Amino acid sequence: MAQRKSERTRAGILAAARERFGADGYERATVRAIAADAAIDPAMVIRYFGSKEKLFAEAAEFDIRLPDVSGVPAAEVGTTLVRHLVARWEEDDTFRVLLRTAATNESAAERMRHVFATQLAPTLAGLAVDQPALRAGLVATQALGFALCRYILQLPPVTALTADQAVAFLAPTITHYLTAPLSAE
Amino acid sequence: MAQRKSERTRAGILAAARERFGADGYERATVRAIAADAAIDPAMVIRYFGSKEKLFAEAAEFDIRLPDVSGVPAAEVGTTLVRHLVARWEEDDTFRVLLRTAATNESAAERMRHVFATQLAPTLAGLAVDQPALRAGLVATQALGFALCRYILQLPPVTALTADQAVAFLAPTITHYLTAPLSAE
DNA sequence: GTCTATAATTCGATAGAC
DNA sequence: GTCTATCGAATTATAGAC
Repeated sequence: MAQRKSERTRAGILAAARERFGADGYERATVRAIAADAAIDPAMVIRYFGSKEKLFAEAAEFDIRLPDVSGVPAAEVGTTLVRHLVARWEEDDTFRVLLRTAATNESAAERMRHVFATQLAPTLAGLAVDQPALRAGLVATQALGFALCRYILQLPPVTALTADQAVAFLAPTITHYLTAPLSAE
Repeated sequence: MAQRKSERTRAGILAAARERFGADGYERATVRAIAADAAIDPAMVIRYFGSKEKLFAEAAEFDIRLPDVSGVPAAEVGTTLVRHLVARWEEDDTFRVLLRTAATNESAAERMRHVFATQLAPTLAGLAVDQPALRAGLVATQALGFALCRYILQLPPVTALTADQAVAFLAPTITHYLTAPLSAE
């Protein structure tokens, strides 16, 4: 019972932390504000997670959960990837937390590079194309740029898109980066 | 003479501020650190600029200085724009200051939207294409995503590119967003 | 487990001597 | 114009009562 309660408290703190970190960034999101959102004492936040930095580390734990595209026809890989990414970002604000914070926090930026290197790049490397690392980098510029403009900067023409429209516009670009001959450009 | 000296001091503070804001973001860049970089007393920073926020406002004053592309053939507009943007970002770190800070500071994000609305969107609107605002938004996702990955997140495959390579890879995408029929996708 | 009280820093900004 | 000294506020984190 006490175990149950503390688990619930912990989860409540994490949820409040994700919201605050995602809305304000690491520096402006205070332990006090997170505690207030979770309806708990600020000292408890430290007690549960040790420090603000460790709390952030857990709140920004992010698994991009890319689907296996090794059996998907080359022409459809781009659409499959983009559809998955957009849906993932729309449903879970953890990625927004990480993206926003990575701009001003080096450890968050390092984590972003880690996600790139361990989750995105290997998936593309399995597609049997040349220069998979470079292609993964180009895919990242478009995918992260969309997320930046939509969720962080909130440029009106980009926020106005439905998820389906976004997929339709971005997929050809991603496909291009995955399939175009690189040396010819 | 006193005028000259104070102008020099002011310029020195601004240069130090751009570097600090660009490296650390708005919150972590302290007036004290900026003053130390400029080899001046922290109180002078406030005396010259009034407050940290006003100092940032001047340090992040950014003119994208887009070239006139109204006479450029449609097929070359993308390359022209991308070449200009990449060169501009490589030479001047003011844009980096703005981009990094916009992630966690609402007034910087608003300024970014303002730059988009007053500098990028009107230029594309002059190209006589349909849905210029939407196209400008799509261009922004790719252009800003490249800047994010190269200057802020520093993803290895993206930082490894030369400026010319970057232009070569991005131009087709920008051209696509400027010329592709939008409803067909 | 929870909260009160507070320690220890650090920040932006100001006052006033020179 | 410049610097010393410092104020007042806010922060993370801790100590200890209950």
